[in-house]
Amino acid sequence: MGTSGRRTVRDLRRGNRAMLLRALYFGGPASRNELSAETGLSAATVSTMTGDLLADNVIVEAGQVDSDGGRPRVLLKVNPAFGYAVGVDVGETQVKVELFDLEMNVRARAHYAVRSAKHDPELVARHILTGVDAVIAEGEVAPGQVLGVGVGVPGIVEPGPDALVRAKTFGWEAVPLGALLRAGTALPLFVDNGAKTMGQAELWFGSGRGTRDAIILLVGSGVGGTVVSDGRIYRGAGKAAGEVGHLKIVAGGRVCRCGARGCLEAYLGAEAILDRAGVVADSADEEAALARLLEEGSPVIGESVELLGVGLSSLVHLFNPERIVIGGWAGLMLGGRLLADIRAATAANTQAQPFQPEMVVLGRLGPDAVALGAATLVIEPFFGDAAFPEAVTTIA
Amino acid sequence: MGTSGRRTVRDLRRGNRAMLLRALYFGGPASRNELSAETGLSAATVSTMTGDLLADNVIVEAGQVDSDGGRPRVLLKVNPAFGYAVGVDVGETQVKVELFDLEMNVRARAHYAVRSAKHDPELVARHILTGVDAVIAEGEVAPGQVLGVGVGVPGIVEPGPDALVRAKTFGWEAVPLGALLRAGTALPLFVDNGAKTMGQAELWFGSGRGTRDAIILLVGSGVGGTVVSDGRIYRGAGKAAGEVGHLKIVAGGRVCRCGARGCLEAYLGAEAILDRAGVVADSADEEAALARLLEEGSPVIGESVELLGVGLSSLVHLFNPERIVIGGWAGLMLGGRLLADIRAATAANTQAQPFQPEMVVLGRLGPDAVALGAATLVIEPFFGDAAFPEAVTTIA
DNA sequence: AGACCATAATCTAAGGTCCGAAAGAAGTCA
DNA sequence: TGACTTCTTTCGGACCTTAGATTATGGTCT
Repeated sequence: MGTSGRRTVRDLRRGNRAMLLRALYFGGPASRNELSAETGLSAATVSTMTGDLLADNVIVEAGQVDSDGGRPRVLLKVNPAFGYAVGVDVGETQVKVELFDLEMNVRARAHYAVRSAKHDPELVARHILTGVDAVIAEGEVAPGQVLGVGVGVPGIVEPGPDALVRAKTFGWEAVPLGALLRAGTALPLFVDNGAKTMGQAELWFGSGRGTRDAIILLVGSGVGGTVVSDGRIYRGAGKAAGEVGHLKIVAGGRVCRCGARGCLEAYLGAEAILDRAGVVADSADEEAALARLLEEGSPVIGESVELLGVGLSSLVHLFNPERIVIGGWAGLMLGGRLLADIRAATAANTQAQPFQPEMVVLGRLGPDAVALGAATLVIEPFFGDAAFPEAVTTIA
Repeated sequence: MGTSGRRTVRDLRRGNRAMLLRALYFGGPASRNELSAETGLSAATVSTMTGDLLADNVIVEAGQVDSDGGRPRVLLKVNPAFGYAVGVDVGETQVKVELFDLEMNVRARAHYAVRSAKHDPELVARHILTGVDAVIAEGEVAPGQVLGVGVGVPGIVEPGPDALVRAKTFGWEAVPLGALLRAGTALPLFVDNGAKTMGQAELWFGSGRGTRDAIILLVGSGVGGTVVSDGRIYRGAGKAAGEVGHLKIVAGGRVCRCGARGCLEAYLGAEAILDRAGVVADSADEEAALARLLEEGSPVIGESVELLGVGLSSLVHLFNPERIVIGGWAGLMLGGRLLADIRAATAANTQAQPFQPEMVVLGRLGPDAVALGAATLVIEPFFGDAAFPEAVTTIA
């Protein structure tokens, strides 16, 4: 329909350069020859292009490998020190800031506790900005080396330079987090929903690795998720797609904190499960309380698994993924013991054709991957078709 | 992640050529100058490219338009007689075959009644093949001019040369419709779910026109649908995505004909609505019976609207579309009177941010658009990046 | 050791693509 | 008729990728 698409011959090069970089980043060290085979580009093109990339210091040599009686291959890899990305996790109880190199090794961390009830936007922004400066200092990185800051927040993020955040759990109605941060730093900023950043982390480095169509469910205190389509996060027209927590599973059912009835999140986050079981626990105790419930074999747990199966079934029919990853601390706790039940509950509601039980797996990165995922937002443009070493300034 | 992407400099041209063709096809007649502005290509490129296209007879001149004191614009348009596409609608009661030119004008039709209960695959295939020959003869088109045959069927179609069809309503377990048809014709074949073909028709020519992210719901005897993402039908990993009918809306609810519980289709198609109202009607009478129910103001209708709202709400949160089109004969019947209620029911379950009530609209093509949509499957590759006048032989 | 083989990386010539600028074409207006 | 406007085509140049030849770097065989 539309009229977008490539144009000139230089876009071609940018695209091929990005493709090469992706192959190198996700496929590990490789020789020029292997890259040629893998990308389909001619050896000549790979040679000139890697020459450029080496000159730009984006990639570096990484040893040699003998070949049966021929010239040894020179391995290449992405230069982890080419640049650094800051990832921020704005959570219920704390703001977590981490500095990563391109290989996603942590170089420095900073945490700031937030008193449970109060999530003053100004304060959160100040914590983030302080944290960014702190990790850059601690990591001993020149500011010019930092490629950007990615921030994972709860709720829905409206795209645009203001990055308006709506998060009921924080009492944020339309907080212009992007604008608040922009006032304090010149670094490129990327703000997105924390469930999505975590999903991207699982996609790139965790259980979603290698898939192009996946669903990553994040079950913590609440329920969030990420839909991956064709290797990228599905965002929809207004960038608000993939709100898995508000998939309806019981028409006219329990009231969700979003105000609607019958949402998955009204039944399935730790908060909802405990509430349904009649257990009173504030957010600090949720983990222990849920563990106890699981230990006791509460019938609410069984129901929860059934309901999760219903929700997953809907997702399978709508998205036809090749893998479903269950993450988040509560998801891992449930799934760790009851994965087989979850698979069975899903299968019971799903036609065999698009679904195999083994496609449901647990997340591998643990619940702390939000910051990691946020940092990937910074790096992602490098693997897209954007002009290269020039930094990105949009807030997505 | 993956390693797909453009390669050579000729792909560039193919892509730009396709873009130009899309602009011309969906944007109506346009001058070279306008095309240049619209596509972003330079005037020089547009000129040479349109030269090629004219030489290939893919486009033709379409009159002139004066310009204030300058050389008049020569309008160009896609040549409707460049080729023809056959669209087939395999329905409950009949097999409908139609021949279209590139502008989607019908050149010939053929219908074959199918006795309600019996849907013998061999017979259906024979009807299709006979129909294809008949419309080609009646339309007075040289067989070489026919670009392919698109077929819309109920159920899930497995991609591949056999095009295995699973359709409970027909009692088709794994009917290799592609193979059956391949035996009788050498034309390129495209087999897909009828709700998807109809969705593509609404997307290209109906109420979905101009949108890039939409959901087209088809409510007839059952419920089907199409999810459009970024201008294309969302198909997922195994091409089985978008099965809107099996979205669950009531955990543990009514048994659906698919075997699971609580599917949208267990509540919402004409069949389900009548069943819930306790009305007995066979498929020929459904339309009148549903109209009567609507006339009487049966409470089941109100409940149906509520449940539709719940389902749409899930879809909005998951896909964040910019438009929702309600089609299918039953959908149009309900929506014709109760659109406002449907919008309200959806809004009640949906957060305001991604949803505006006006995004729910009725289909414009009527219930007979399945064949039209099937024919678009044949034409679609021409607007993609596939090599040009060479025909496509895959079954999608 | 030296000749020969195998594999990797680079160089060179050729074929394509798009663009900008300038020229050409086809009207209008005075 | 000549100046002006607008649309379209032509031409030269900058880039990109490819195929094939060439150079680099090691092993193997006699």
